Amino acid sequence: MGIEDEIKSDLSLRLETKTIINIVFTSRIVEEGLLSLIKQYDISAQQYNVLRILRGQKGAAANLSTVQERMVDKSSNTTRLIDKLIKKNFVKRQVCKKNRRKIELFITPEGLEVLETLDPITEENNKEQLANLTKEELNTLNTLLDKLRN
Amino acid sequence: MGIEDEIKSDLSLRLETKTIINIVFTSRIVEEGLLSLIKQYDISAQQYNVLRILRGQKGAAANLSTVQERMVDKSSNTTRLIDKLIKKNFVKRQVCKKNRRKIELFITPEGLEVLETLDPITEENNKEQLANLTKEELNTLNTLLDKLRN
DNA sequence: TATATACATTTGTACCAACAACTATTGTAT
DNA sequence: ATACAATAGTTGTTGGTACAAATGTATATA
Repeated sequence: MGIEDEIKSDLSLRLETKTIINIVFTSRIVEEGLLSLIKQYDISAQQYNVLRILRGQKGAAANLSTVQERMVDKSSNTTRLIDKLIKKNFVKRQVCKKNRRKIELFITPEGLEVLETLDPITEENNKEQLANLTKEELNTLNTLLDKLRN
Repeated sequence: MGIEDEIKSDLSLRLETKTIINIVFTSRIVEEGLLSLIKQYDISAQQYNVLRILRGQKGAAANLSTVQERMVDKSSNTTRLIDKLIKKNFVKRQVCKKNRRKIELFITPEGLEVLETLDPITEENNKEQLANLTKEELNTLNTLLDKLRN
């Protein structure tokens, strides 16, 4: 089913409009799939995103502003988001000694553990969601999306 | 810049994981562009979505549940969303005479007017956002996204 | 060394979203 | 007719998001 049937549009859309809607619509479906998985572990999409960013640091500290920049959803409330993760003992926060305005963030062993539990589950989910596309098509899709943004 | 540089991932991601992140990440960028435009008219993304759905009815009534189904973000609070649009006089709501459990929704002339004001602006925005891709590439992208979902 | 300016994060507030519980109406089976 | 279930929407509550203002720290300038 093409996007026009999917959203039941009676109007014929411009190619550009159609594409924009298609990207956003598809994104939502993909997100919902992932969300339903991680929600079982009491983690929101944004919290999951932060945990993955911190893991990506491989032990190095991440400043709050760095985390914020790298987030898919650039929430203006990273402080309170981190508060929740600290309460769950998934993240450690400390003031930077070199510059006390800055905050250093680390993922805890418990945080790493929950990500490691989720890894195979989310990867399986991602695979399933993209099962209709061949490796070549996935590469093409990535290339097109990269090109779109640059 | 590929998605891995964009999100500064130090880990090499599976093709599937990379693709999922790429879709969601690209969607967010596209959404932000549109949002900044319509916000100037005091309309949220969801409200804009509802208005477009109602316009798509071409004068026919839409039930609340129909609107909900067709929304990109299936918010559970369509009632209150519609309340806001009614306050702005962009939407009319009435109880269905055949089945008084149902609600009939219509876009008002004022609602149509604001959409017509926004049409050229958002279309221009969409064009700009997709300027890096050729018509052929846009078609490929749409085909791939459609295929992904089905 | 004051004072201003920039930076990094936090807090206040108001609005929005998610989920469940609730109300009202209609359909169906006895 | 009555009771029960299904449908359609609304409301309550809790927590998240967005924007602005405030706090605390560092740096530049006079």
